[in-house]
Amino acid sequence: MAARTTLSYSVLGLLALRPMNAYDLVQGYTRSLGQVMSRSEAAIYAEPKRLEADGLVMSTDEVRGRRMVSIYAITDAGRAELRAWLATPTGFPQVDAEPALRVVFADQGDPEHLRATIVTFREQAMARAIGLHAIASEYRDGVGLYQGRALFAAMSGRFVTDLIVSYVRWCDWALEQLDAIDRGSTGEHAGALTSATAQARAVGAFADIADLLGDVIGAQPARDR
Amino acid sequence: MAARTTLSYSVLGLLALRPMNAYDLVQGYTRSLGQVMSRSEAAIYAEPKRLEADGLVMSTDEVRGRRMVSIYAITDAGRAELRAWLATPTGFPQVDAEPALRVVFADQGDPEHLRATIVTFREQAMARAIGLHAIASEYRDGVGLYQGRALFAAMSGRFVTDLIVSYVRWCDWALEQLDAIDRGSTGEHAGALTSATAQARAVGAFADIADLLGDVIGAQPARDR
DNA sequence: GGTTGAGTACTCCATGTTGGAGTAGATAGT
DNA sequence: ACTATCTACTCCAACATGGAGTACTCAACC
Repeated sequence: MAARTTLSYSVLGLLALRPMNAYDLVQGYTRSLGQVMSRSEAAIYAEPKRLEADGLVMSTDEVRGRRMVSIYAITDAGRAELRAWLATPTGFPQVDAEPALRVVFADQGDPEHLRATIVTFREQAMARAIGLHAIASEYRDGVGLYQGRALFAAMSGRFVTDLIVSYVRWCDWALEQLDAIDRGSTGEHAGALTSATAQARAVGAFADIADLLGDVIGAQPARDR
Repeated sequence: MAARTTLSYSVLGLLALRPMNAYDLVQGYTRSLGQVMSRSEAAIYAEPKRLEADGLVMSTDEVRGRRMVSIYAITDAGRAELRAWLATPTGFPQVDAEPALRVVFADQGDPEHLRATIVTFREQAMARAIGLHAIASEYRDGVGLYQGRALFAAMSGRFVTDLIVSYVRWCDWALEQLDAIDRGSTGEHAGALTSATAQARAVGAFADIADLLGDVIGAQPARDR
């Protein structure tokens, strides 16, 4: 029995809702779970086969016209495995933030390209916000359909929402910094990142970071447990 | 010339600061870039070899006691490649949020395990906050050392900070929801997630999500560009 | 002076994951 | 009858993971 990945449990979780074929699994995954844990189509297609080899899932072939479709269903062993996983400690979220990487090395390139990176990032985040907004409204109007799961859907929805909002606010803040150093270095040494303005902004930014984190560290959870 | 990954550019970026060996690369990477784009040790060790094969990096062997150490340095071609990359459009951050996944499927497990997941997540986030706080204070006191790069370091630092803060706040909010449904379902059908409280919370949560996103979507960027 | 333990400097490998290309039947619209 | 889009997958090279393993270096301690 091979080791399970988060993708294994995601697929088990989807199949726990209802049996479906791999194509539907891909659609269901990318529409909902993909928001918090994106995986490629090829990986999702491969997963139920691995699970079947270990008896966590069973497939039945169904005829659709002159074509065969495999329908996967979770087994009791699969449900038990999913249940057991939910009792284990969670891993911390992993981020792969390319925009942040580009910011770190921004001095190796053109200042205009840094601005372009942040503007693009903001546009992408806005596009996500619009998509999420549509989905959230849809869910809100059909809360009853999801039985007990509605609150859990809302909770993970809130998670992504907070992320996206945080991205947009960061972009606005970052663009303000760039504007400030532009204004501070017009004339004699335009674009000079060693300008007094840039240094002052850096000191201020680190102080803000320390304050923000200080608040979080100092603040006890709203309730005891 | 194989395709480059974000790791390729990360390594080029580090070597653009100063030549170093693979071990130092790993240390430097995990301490700073690893916060926004975590990569395994093995992957970081392998990267400079790939880059050398394409002439973006060159290595010289140095004697240290009775052992050989490879020192990697970026070439002009490497600098050009890094510069060119910074001019290309950025990718959107990818998140792999295991806690959010566990929330989605929480109804397949014990309600107590959901609470445990969120508590663990909060603790992990707090640990990160404490670590980041130390690094931020250190940077703040040594801003001058980083010349023009200080503001860029602060910018990506602010990015991770916003993420962590957002995590902690989400945990507190999520725990409040769980407390509310616990209070709302004591007695006759304790733990029933289809309780009126849970449904009402779900509706409220989706409405909040729509509002938050609506603010972001409606709000134009603070300045025109 | 010898041992020990932490740090330095890597390599190897099975398994998982990506992203892009490719195949082919099904369904709907012009 | 034709064409586009959708459904339902497969294949593959390259890259990444995480854990184990190797072996030297250096300072501290007895």
